[in-house]
Amino acid sequence: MEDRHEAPVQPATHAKVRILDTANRLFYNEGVHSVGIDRIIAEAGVTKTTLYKYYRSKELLTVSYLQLRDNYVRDIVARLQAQTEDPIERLHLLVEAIAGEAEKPDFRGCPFINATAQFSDPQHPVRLAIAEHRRWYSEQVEQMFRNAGHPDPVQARDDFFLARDGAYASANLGDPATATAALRRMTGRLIGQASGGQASGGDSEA
Amino acid sequence: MEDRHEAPVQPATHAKVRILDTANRLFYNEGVHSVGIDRIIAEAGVTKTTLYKYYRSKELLTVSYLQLRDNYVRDIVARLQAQTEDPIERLHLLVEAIAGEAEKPDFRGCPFINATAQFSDPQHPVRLAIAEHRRWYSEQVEQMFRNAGHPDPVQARDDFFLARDGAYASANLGDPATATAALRRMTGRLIGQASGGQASGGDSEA
DNA sequence: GCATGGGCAGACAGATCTGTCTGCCCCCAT
DNA sequence: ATGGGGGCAGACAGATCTGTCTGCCCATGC
Repeated sequence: MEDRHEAPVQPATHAKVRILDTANRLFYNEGVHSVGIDRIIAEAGVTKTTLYKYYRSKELLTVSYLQLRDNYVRDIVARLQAQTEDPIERLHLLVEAIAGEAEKPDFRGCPFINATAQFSDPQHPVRLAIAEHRRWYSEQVEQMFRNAGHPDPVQARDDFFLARDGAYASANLGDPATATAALRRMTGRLIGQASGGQASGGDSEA
Repeated sequence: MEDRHEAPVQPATHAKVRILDTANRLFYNEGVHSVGIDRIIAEAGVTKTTLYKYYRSKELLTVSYLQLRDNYVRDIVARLQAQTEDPIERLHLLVEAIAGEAEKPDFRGCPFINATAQFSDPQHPVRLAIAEHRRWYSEQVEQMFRNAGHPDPVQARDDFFLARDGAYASANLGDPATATAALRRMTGRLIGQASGGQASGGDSEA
């Protein structure tokens, strides 16, 4: 049986969190459209009534799932910003966070890219949540490069995003270590442009 | 052979092609799991019997869809290889083909990356088709860099893939022109490493 | 000790999706 | 002209998915 004596004290963080965590795991691992509500409630140990009480529809649950993912990333960025004031160091930490994520054995690609593949309408709430996440993320990266004194922070931001998206996709479809190695090469060069000041062709690596 | 007795009045054998074309369009635009068989037969102007005669299941139709996409890419590569013997020029043509695709208004991301997001089991026939496509593609790019005399064709291939996957993802989720600009910067640098850094020139292998 | 209320549980309903079955029509050969 | 065959057409069946409805249990207030 289940432990049912843990709930009464805090009803807010009771079944609601369990549902979202389960949805997060299943939606991410198997895809939103491949996972039914029945699977979620079964593995979360709740019933439909409970799920539909907290999340009025699967669509809203999906949006909540992506918002949870969004919060993950925001926490990571906030943490690395608290870790150091040096913008160069922050960029390196961000790259390592991305690489570490992509190398985890249960990595299944970027949840936002994956969700985009499943919701084609750009005006769908899911897509709006994704767009907002990327807008915020883009701003963060650009600001980091700007603070690092990169000569063209906008371009660096675009290159960084290219490398990040590519690393996520390549790590998922191919070999993660290969993908993260390429990610580190690319971002290392970008960050080097910031610290060095002058870009000029050719990365001088060991 | 095939269009021997189907040609006359009704494009009979065209039904098979029409189905695949429609599946291609709908699966690509809206996602495999979001499109039902009913949609496909309606827009292809055929009935279920016809569809299930040529493609025994939706799964096989999905595999056929990805094989069609695979053939697209192979045709592109074959065409640019027929266009010039210069490996550098071939790489540039490949980049432009990728960029041109990503900038098309109906671009919806890489069909293989999108399909991966919807089929989580790596042993699924769909995933096997994807893996085979990427294996082939990877080999082609590596060979191009090798023929171009790049000092590290394997690394260049990995970087190229990172840029390609990133460009597809970024073009789909964000601004295509921004993504392709970053793609051209990255690949231009890679190709420049090949033309500039001549490594033991003159090795011509099969 | 008893009534009350809120959240939990499983059964239920409507819609949709994949895949099948039987009849019909057109084309071709004789 | 006529018989045969193959592909086309829509109805049908089983399964699944989302979302709803009605009891039940436990914690709390008097």
